[in-house]
Amino acid sequence: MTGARGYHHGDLRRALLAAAAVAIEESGPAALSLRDLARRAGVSHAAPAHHFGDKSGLLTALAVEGFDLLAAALRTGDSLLEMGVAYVDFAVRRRAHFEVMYRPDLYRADAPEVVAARKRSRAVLRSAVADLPPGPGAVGGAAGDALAAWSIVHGFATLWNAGALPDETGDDPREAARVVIRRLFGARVDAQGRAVPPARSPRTPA
Amino acid sequence: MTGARGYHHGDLRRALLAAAAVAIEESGPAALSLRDLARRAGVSHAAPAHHFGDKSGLLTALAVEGFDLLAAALRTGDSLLEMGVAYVDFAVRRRAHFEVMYRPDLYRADAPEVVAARKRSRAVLRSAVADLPPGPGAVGGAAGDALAAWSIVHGFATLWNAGALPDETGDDPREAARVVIRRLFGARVDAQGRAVPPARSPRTPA
DNA sequence: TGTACATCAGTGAACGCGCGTTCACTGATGTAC
DNA sequence: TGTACATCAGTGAACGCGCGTTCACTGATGTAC
Repeated sequence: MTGARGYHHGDLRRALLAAAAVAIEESGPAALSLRDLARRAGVSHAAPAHHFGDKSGLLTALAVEGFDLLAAALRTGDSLLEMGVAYVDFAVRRRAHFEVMYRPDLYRADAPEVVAARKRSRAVLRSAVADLPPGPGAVGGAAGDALAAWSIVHGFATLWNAGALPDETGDDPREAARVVIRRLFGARVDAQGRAVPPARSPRTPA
Repeated sequence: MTGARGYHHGDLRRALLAAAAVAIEESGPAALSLRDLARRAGVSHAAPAHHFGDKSGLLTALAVEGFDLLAAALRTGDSLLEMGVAYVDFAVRRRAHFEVMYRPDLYRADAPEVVAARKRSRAVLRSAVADLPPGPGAVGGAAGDALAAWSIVHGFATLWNAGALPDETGDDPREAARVVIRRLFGARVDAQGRAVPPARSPRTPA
């Protein structure tokens, strides 16, 4: 770490990743160009290739970083609910990383570093879901629980980022997510998928 | 409708929209180029501008078509569950439309035709959710129910399309979606978000 | 039934632009002796 | 402490490519009379 301003940048790799995150938040991952990144980092247009080879190399690095940041964010949640909230919060605050991670066509999703990082973040989700007791009519077991939880937070986060949610949703994604995630564990539907009156709950005695 | 092969294409507008859907499924909406579409439709490269002006004009038309197709698909579901399954099925089968619809930065999302079409498809979802009785601990009322249902199907569909789901999920999106959506109405969580034993359900007598 | 004219759909040549990639280079840094 | 050399990071000119856009055009279709 030199911090020098001279011929050598000092930490160009990091600077390019940061610039990429900003650029992606502005115009999406597909519009990303290495020349633009070089401009943002104040470096010649051919410099990025030194560190990442090409665009997919850069996005691969960004995805790895993203999966690790996600795993760390999830670990801050002390319950399944709060872990879901943390997932949404991550998607909103690290929007660029989040977008790239779920676009495997944009990077080398089968690169070993990616596979390892993805596995680490999934393990965190899985371990939290494993504590959940089986629900009524729960076909699919713990895997089904994990899939449902993942789906609901991923969907909410995606819709939030797309600006697709109605105004009444408010402007605090964490709070809104909490309300939604609670729903995953509190209503009922019959075997045909039709709504039925709720069974009595410990908190709402008849 | 002439069907002629001569100077006039006959139904170029439709042909371009169809070509766009194919191109988007191959490489995503951002990579779309009007020249490529013209090539696919067997027409000169300047022809698309006649019908759509520019790329965002074309994507606007595609989004409108998408919202209408979605509303029609949802109407085939005769229960809230099956409506959710239809949502997922739509996302998988009309992948290009689905992707574009939720990228408002790519098209003119505030164009009146878009606003109207979006409103139509939302009304279908809303009306189905309105029948649902309030669940236990259900903060947010019917709007919360709608948001939770929308989130879980949207998330599942997005993860499916991204190829992010584990292999055990199988290869029938409708069946897998059904299992996940059932979860939204069948488990419980306490006020702190921690898992609690399920209350007795009408279908699983103690 | 025929003619004249307006309108519309699609053409093709031309332009300027930003991009990725290549390549010989130069400046800075670290290491061996 | 000094010198020589290898390695690495970043440069800048050059190239070819596909793109969007413009514009004068031409072929086909529909309508008025």
